[in-house]
Amino acid sequence: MSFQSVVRSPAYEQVAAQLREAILDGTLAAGDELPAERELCAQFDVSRTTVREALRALQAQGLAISGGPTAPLRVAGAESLSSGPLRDGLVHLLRLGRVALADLVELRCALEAAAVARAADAVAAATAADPAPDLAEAHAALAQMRVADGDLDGFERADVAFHLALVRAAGNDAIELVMLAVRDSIGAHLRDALHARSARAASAALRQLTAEHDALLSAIAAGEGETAARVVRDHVLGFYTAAIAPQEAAAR
Amino acid sequence: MSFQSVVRSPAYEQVAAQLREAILDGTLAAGDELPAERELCAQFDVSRTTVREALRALQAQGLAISGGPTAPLRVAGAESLSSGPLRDGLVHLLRLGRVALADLVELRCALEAAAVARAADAVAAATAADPAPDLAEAHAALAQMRVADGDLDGFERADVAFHLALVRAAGNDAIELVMLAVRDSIGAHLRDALHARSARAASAALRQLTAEHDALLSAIAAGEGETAARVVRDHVLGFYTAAIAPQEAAAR
DNA sequence: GCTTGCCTGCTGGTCTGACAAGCAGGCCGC
DNA sequence: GCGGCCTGCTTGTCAGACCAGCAGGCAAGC
Repeated sequence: MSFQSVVRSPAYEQVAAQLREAILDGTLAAGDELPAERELCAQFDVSRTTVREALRALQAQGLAISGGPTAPLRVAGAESLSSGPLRDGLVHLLRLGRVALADLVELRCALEAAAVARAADAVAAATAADPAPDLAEAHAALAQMRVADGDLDGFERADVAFHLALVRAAGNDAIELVMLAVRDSIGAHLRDALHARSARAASAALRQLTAEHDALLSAIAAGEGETAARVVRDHVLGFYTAAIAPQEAAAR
Repeated sequence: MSFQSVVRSPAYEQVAAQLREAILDGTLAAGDELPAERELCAQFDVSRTTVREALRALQAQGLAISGGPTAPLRVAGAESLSSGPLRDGLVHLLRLGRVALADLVELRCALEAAAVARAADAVAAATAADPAPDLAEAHAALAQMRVADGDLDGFERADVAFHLALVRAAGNDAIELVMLAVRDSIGAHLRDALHARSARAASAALRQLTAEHDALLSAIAAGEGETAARVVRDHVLGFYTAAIAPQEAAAR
């Protein structure tokens, strides 16, 4: 015989749960404004304090987003769900797990290799009914990299855009989401590594990186998944071992 | 000339941000109790309302967890972060239809393939100074699977333990953390797929799954990274296409 | 006509002070 | 030693109030 421990859930949690359910099952459609706080107080028969705490929870989960200083909260659509708090959650997880940079880089390799392989395969298997993924974004980013000679910030923006475009081209939202979070977590290290170099060395490094990007995009456009995966692996890992790892070692 | 739009952030958000930062950079260690609400009021010089809203946000993000009805919040560790709100976030995404289950499965394939490949490589490259990863956990889980004939719940527990042991053997914390979150959110679907089968069919399926696990573990123990990656890919993807995809199609 | 300014009514954001319920610790009488 | 009680903390909740900001209507002035 075993008794179950009594479960006590605070009122704000119950309010949040009901609202959450309404959002998830579509009773409250994306973009809709939630009822005003005082209105919710009346409907749930609780005080405004309670309602507000529930709303803060929903907001933190990304199910509702602020509609401005004096406007009611709006129901979030799926897009803001993946871009905002969920991504933050992954970043927090990685930060809180005190994950080593090398592990993050390896994860990024695995993700990006899978993404470009899938993108390339999609190109190879494209038909009229199922067109190839759009690589225009990636091409544009690559072009920006070429003209960003010496402009580290501009190059970095283009680099981010390039890799993001590739992952997006793979069409896997889950991989894209994790990829974004990983990049966020690695981002600061990458920046430091680039900025730490002399202008001349940096310029040479940028040219090499651009060349690698070029080869990668060509492989994808040609539908060569295996090649693309190998190139991106070498690219990411190469940059890490060449630029970041020595710095880390020196920092110790 | 371009002016930047004025950014106004509410007090509760600033409070939350500061607490979040303190948690993430370790100033507040996992398991610690946060200061009492009234204490925080004094430190931030805001009212209790504001503090409480900030705490609700942190709680919803999983960075702090309730320490009981009358106890202060406690700082969450990485493990509770991945199992709780992050998983919920992924589930919400699935429910809102933004991320297809197939995408998550593909992500899992990529992660797990990378992990087992690395584990196998570590086995192959093992030396006295750098011993091979410990596969005992995985062996134990596999043994449990063999004896769990027909016991779906037991099998599932063993399955989770097995895959988790493999990822852990790879020694990459980043992959492990993301893997946990992904598996948790796929978990429910896996369970449904297994339980939906008749006892006889399930028993056959379990035997096949066990055999696949066996082959996988052998490949890792033999240090054959490529083989292991291929096997795990087929294993995960195979189960999905065989068991889950048809159900999804039928549900529409 | 159009603009400008004001006024009103709504919103969220914040504060204050209060109370109940529950837990932990000490203290006391037995 | 042990049950019972009392005190002081905590969170959870409430009611009521105020401010700042936005939107809309409306009237005065060009």
